[in-house]
Amino acid sequence: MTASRTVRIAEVARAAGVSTTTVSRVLNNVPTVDEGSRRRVLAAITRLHYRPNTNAQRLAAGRNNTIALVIPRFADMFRSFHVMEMLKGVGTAAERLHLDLLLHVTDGRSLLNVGAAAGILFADIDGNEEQLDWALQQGIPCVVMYQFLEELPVSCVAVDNRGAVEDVVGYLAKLGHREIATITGHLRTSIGIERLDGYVRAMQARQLEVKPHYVQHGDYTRASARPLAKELLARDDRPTAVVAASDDMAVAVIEAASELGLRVPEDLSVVGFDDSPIASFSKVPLTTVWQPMSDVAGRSLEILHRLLSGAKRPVKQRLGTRLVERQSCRQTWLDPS
Amino acid sequence: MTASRTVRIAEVARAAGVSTTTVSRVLNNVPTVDEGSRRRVLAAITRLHYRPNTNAQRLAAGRNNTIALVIPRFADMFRSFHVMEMLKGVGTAAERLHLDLLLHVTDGRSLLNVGAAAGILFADIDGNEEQLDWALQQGIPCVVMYQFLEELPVSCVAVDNRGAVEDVVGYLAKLGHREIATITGHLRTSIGIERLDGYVRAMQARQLEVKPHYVQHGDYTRASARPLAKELLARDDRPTAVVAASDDMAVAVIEAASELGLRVPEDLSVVGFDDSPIASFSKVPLTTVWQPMSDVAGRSLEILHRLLSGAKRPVKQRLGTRLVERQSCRQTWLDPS
DNA sequence: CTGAAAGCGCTAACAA
DNA sequence: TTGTTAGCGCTTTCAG
Repeated sequence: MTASRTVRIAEVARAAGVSTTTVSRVLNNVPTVDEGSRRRVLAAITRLHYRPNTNAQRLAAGRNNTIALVIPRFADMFRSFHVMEMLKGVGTAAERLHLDLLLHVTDGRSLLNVGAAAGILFADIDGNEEQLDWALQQGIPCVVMYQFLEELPVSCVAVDNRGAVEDVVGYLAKLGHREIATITGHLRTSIGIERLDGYVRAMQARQLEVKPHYVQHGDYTRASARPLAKELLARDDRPTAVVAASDDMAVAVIEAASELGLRVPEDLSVVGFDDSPIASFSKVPLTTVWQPMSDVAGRSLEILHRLLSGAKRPVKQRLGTRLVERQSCRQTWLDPS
Repeated sequence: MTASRTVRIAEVARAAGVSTTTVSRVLNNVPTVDEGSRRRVLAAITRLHYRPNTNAQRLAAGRNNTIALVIPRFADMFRSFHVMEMLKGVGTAAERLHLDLLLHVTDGRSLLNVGAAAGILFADIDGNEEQLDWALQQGIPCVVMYQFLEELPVSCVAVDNRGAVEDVVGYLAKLGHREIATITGHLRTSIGIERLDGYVRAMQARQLEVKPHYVQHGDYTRASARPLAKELLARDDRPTAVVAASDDMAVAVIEAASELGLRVPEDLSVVGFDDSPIASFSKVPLTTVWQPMSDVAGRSLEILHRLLSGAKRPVKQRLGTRLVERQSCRQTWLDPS
């Protein structure tokens, strides 16, 4: 346990009675090494507590397997309960692909210092557009997660928000609902737009009328949805079902309904989005949309890996969601009990 | 936007009409550089999209500011809603201290590959003991977060669990409660032990009797607490207040109470721990303990930074908590309404 | 204020 | 199967 100065490969070589090359070979699992030498090298490494200098290794070998993972410091849409899933996804993939992950928690304003990284993984690009532009400009391989960037020549892996909401509307329609309203997310985010678009498409596909007041513009937060829901539900021509673009807003709808004396799901069906903890813990367990957070992350890292290996064409993908049925929806033709 | 081969410092030097040394000086903000040269170098860098090779820089300069952040893949006690806070803390500190964070999401079994890292930050050591032992053995500077390791000669920054629960019991006592029970967390975790210890101490300090059935052994989960709460509350000599070692378990207590016809807080006061989203969204908004997740993380990184700079003595700290009053507790002398 | 030259610790031909 | 010998791209004395 003494404060040992750094051990270098030469010392290991000397201790094992071989050349540094052989030590290097052992280190890199080159098969053509005598079993005896290998054992002596390994022994010396252990005894001396030798740890190769990664920077020297990388410099000499000319490789750089480091990826910067950029996470916005003030995660808005990017709910904290999704972060662990995301980390699990990239973490697992990184291990498998032998990639190092450099963590960057950024406020989006400071310029990105991705010195050591050969590529960048953006976890939610909202507010980080400049950094993305810069990286693209520099020719650094990038992949954006959870956001589908139609125009930009950049790879991205997103959730099929449109399809998800279409499923939701289809589900409600099957339960007999025709008066279906929605509370949207931020319409400055592609996610918000896609979810609204999915709603409109699904309604039109079923010849269901989208009355003007059926589309309320929220921003994902409970606070934003509260008054909107109140207003929506207070009307005579109130909907029988509401699709919210987030679980938080869905909860707000349930609260508003409750205050107006409406029961969920007897008098009103509500669907959320996210499958957040709130969804299962809310007074009325929420029917909502589960997203493949972990898969998006893993897939993204794979694409980035391919980009690093020379692939040039950006790849854009969407992954499917799953409707999680709980207890906030109900068939219209049942007697309220 | 052509596929440009890597630009090296020599090319920048040539383009700017200076030596590589001068370019290096500009890169490293060495003040003794002619303003004209500096500008031309900067211009060349921009024009050529030059990005210095970090590995070469580090090798030549002999420094390594990389820290491995080790996060268990299957976070148990380490609830996902705390992860973002933790990341914020270490991320911010890393930026300030000019440290690179290498992310390692591990299952604890595979050996840690911290090649590039000069130090290690463990986020919750449960299940990673072997990795910690190994690192200590290697003489790699380590800091453990959220866990107070009494015996091991390793730095750690934890939450003052004992004090937190003492505060909780004090709070309940002030509300007039004398029959106070607790549902503990895993007693194989130091956190679980400390919270229980805090409860026992606080009770004894107030001459309050700790009846045998007042201490129920849970494991932080809702499922574990459910039957315990049921049993505890079904007795004739049931407590008037319950301190749970997690919000999940506190919610279980409320559910159990509800099933037994007991109202919270009228007939039973309940306190949780964590200040999780569940706490505020639960049917009865939960009075609970907020923890300085972000501060612990930031502080830990600072200590590690000091260790890297030569400090030898391990540092052990505890940070204070805050009781968040919501609506799950009540004075005993009020009429139930 | 600037440049020449000597490494940083390791890997990878190339020979042996 | 092994060792010799050049570098990898940058920083840093040291002399100008």
